[in-house]
Amino acid sequence: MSKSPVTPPLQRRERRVLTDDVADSIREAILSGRIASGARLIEDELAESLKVSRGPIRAAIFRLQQEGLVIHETHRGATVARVSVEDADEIYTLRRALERLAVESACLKATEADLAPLEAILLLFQSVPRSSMTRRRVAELDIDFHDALFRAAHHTRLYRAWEALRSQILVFLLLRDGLPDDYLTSWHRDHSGLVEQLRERDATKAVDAIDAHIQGAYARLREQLLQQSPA
Amino acid sequence: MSKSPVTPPLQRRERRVLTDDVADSIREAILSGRIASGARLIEDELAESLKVSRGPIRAAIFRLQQEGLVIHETHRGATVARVSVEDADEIYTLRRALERLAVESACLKATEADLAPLEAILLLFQSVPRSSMTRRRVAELDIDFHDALFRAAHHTRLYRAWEALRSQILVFLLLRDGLPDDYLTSWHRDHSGLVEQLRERDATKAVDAIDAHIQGAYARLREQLLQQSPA
DNA sequence: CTTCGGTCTACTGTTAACAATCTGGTTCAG
DNA sequence: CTGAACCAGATTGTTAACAGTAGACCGAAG
Repeated sequence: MSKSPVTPPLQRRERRVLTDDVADSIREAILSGRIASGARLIEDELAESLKVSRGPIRAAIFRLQQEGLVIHETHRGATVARVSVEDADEIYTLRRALERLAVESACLKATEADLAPLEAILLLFQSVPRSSMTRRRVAELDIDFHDALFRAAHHTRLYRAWEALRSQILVFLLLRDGLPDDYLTSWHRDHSGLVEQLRERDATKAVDAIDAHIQGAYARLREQLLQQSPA
Repeated sequence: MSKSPVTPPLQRRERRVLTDDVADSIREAILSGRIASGARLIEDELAESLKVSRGPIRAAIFRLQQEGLVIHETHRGATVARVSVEDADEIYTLRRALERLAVESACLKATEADLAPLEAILLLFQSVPRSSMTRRRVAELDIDFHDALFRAAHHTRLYRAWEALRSQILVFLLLRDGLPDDYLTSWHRDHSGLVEQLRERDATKAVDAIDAHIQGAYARLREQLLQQSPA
């Protein structure tokens, strides 16, 4: 009782291990563009630059592969995944299926404590002055919101499927070139509407809302991708 | 243009590496019940019994965790996942979402070459005398059929999500105690109907068919689970 | 100039030893 | 008797050295 005065024991604080730090470092390097799309990830190089042996590097690479950021081929090494328009199609069709189930499940199982984080993100979103909203920050808030939604679904396997997609979605959000003026307001409207419907436990309407949201996001993304590379 | 005379490049035959064999061994041991549900997987023990060092064992355990057969906790080791009624609920709701998308995608993208394996499994199913149909064999044919369906969807990320569920579904199929007399015939009817609708590219009907199929399978499973452990 | 064959190097896959952590029992104060 | 503190064994996390493979390079033959 003397160890933790205020914090309740709840679940044992999960130990962080070297592999976790390594995975975070490499993921951040990929997302920030410091390691380019398509570049090779050479275990020895990473091990030296992170001052760690190859063991944790390998484990981290497998994890990043699981997240879809990296492609690993036997005896040929790992490379940073390239994303194409077809990938966007895969990611958003699968995302749509997952989010529909998440909303449906959340309508049944979410407690008030699960919805609080969603509200918190909405408030945070409003409170931050728009001038200081970097693209990265907006993207992360967006991901955080949906992450909280998947948590609220209380569906372990669904959450893990989402984890396998999350970073890839973030990649797309980060390569948006500019956010339309009305994006921030419509973002807030969409998401707060969704929270309201979750609270009313109206599964049908909530699923329709998330469906429209994802479809809209994909339509905008697709348009931009086609503009950027009109191959 | 001169590179590929007759044989299309196909795909390079992917090299098998120790980790693959180890993962297969452990997976088989779990599915066959040789390693009980809830049992600990001790790296040294496995390493010794498989005559391999701990490296590949660890990699295999991570892979099996990804398949949902094993639960790994930092510094505390891995145990064979226990399955409960709630797990069945998670697995089948997620499976339903994935299979719906798979059918939808397959209606758009499947070629005749993709549908052939489905037909082949149906034929095989009919040609094998029912007396020699073990529970294991039936379960594997079932999984194989759906696996071919996911392949036919030509959707890499969807297929990987399916892979994360596949073995867990097999676990449930294997613990069926007895197959009702009419099961084998209705199985064939359901699946061949689905193939027919895929061939007609009728997405709406095909999705409805798979939906009914999964829901039915889940209903039967749920009934049995509740009977077995009426806790 | 192209193609075939062999060598060489850089890299991944594997191993075994070392370090850190957890678990369960034991002791001892209250 | 209860519970906290500690010790010891077992087990995982990490490291560094060894083994094997894939792809590039290069030179010779057609």
